[in-house]
Amino acid sequence: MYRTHTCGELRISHVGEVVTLAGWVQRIRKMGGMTFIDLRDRYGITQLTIDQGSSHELNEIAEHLGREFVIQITGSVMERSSKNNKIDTGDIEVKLSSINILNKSVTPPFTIEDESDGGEDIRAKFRYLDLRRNPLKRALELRHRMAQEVRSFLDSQGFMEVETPVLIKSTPEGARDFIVPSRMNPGEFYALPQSPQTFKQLLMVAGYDKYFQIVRCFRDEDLRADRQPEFTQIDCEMSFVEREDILNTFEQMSKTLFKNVLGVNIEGAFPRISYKDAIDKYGSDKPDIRFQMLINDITDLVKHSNFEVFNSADFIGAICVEGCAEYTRKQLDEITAWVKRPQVGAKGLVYIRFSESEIKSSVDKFYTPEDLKKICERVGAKEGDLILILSGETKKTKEQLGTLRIELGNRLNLRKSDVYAPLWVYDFPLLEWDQESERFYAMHHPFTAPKPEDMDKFYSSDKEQIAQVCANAYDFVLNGTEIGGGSIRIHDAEVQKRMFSVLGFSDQEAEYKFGFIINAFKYGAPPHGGIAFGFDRFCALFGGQETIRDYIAFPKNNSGRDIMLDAPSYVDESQLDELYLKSIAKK
RNA sequence: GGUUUGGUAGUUCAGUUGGUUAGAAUACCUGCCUGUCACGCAGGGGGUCGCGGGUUCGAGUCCCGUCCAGACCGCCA
Repeated sequence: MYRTHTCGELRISHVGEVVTLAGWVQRIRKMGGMTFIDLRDRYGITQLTIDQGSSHELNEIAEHLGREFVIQITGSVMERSSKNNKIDTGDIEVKLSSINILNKSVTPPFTIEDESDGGEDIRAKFRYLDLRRNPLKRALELRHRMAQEVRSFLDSQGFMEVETPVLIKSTPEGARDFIVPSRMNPGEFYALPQSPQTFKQLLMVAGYDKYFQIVRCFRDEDLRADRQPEFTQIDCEMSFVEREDILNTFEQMSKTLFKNVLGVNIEGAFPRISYKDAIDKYGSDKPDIRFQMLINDITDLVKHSNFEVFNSADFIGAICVEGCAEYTRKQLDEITAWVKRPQVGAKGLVYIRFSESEIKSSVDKFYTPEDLKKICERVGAKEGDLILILSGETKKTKEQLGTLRIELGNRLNLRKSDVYAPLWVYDFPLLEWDQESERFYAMHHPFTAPKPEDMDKFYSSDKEQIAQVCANAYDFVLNGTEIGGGSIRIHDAEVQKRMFSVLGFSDQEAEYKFGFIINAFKYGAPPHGGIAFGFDRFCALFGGQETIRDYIAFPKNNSGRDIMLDAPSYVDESQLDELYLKSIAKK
């Protein structure tokens, strides 16, 4: 037996017991005649002591211990004369009778402490050492807890977990696929799933009316702090349901997670907002509703003057920044420069300071105090508030205001990570027109059902009409992050065919790429719908972080590389040859 | 593909208008220390200033190129 207890287990009640522990040496403090060793494992830290009364042999071994050595010790539990209330085991210590070095360690490249001295890069390279640190351990524990709660909740609701294949067929719609060459089928390729979308729908056809899976998905697109090429979804599908059934079920699931994992009670139903309202008021389809600062349309109020910038704009919008009328010229210039960066892309920024004594703006030349007053009223400004105005093309300007709103929310600390504001966004457009390829793309995916009331438009030959079709789709948004998305699906073979035709596929193309699902729909497909949650993001937000990397045991870096493995890598020519890929062999 | 920030000791960073032997903290090593828990004290070792080129009497510092890392935009049905 390697150990009788863990390093986080011993308490004052164990005093007098002889115990055996195993773990890593966190730190050694030599006091001359006395030595303290902090022994660490997954569960905590226990202090070990050696003094002059201990054997010469013990002192000799302790002399050569280093950080991160793996040792096994035996000793008796003693009450400490000076207690440490910072750790759970702080009332006791173990007076050693023997030490067994199980394995030595070279000096680690960074300190294994809560606040490590290591930077991102070095910690990524030695991920297995980074994972010894408490912050990462807690993140993975949270993830484990979340997964357990999800499984337990969905199981209690009658959902059944079914595994779907990882080697599947490439579908050209949506994100770029990772592809895998097939040795047994020369020149042909599998793709890794971007989501198990078609499989879960086929499971509905098969009659498994409540399915879920915590499943790895793959997308060959550029990374972000909250985007990895392989990521995990909580993928769900239900039959014989309407939107309402799905929203209710997964609102319950979210509330259960909040309660059981965080101890947070979310009262009442989650707010719901239409896509259109989200764009109009928040300039985003994933609004952060932890703070106000809504976008106001002031186009009609400012179009009359000879201020050419506004006159030539399709849309002029304003946000009211509470209590910031005293911003200096320097601060305003800085914000102006910020919105003019290419990432935001605004041409300029107009401000109005609504201070006690006066209303002052950067466009005083063009507008009377009465004009400005009207704007202040429109945006609901009080004395002491600052109003910021952007103008230009309608959708772009709203999005820019949305970006600015989030930035100001960050700067003014209105986006507190321990405040949770979940909501549903619904009624997305079904399709987006792409100028370049001159065709429609599905905004969600091509299996999303149009809303029943828009069926006529969906079958219209007029592009304008088709563009207005609403999807029976919905997103779950938490604190300005899209966590989940889903829809009621098409379950009728004819409607599905129409969808592919609208997307510009010929019958033959549709048959080649998606024939299996159109066929399946001919054999009694039930009405169905579902949702998928980004599990990594869900965990990160529950942990109060923006980046998902710490919630994935072995993540990839910004360039899609695994720094630790140094993957991807070149392979032997013989491997390529087997796959009929020799022509691309390199170096 | 683009914008932007950074790359100096094992690690995290400082390094002035371009000027003597490139510093600090921490980690590491040695010695002292019987109640520490970020122990303390004294001493020591440790540098291809990412890489290549250029300007200059002289480059960590300026210029060009390149590589790597982070954030963002495009992209992500």
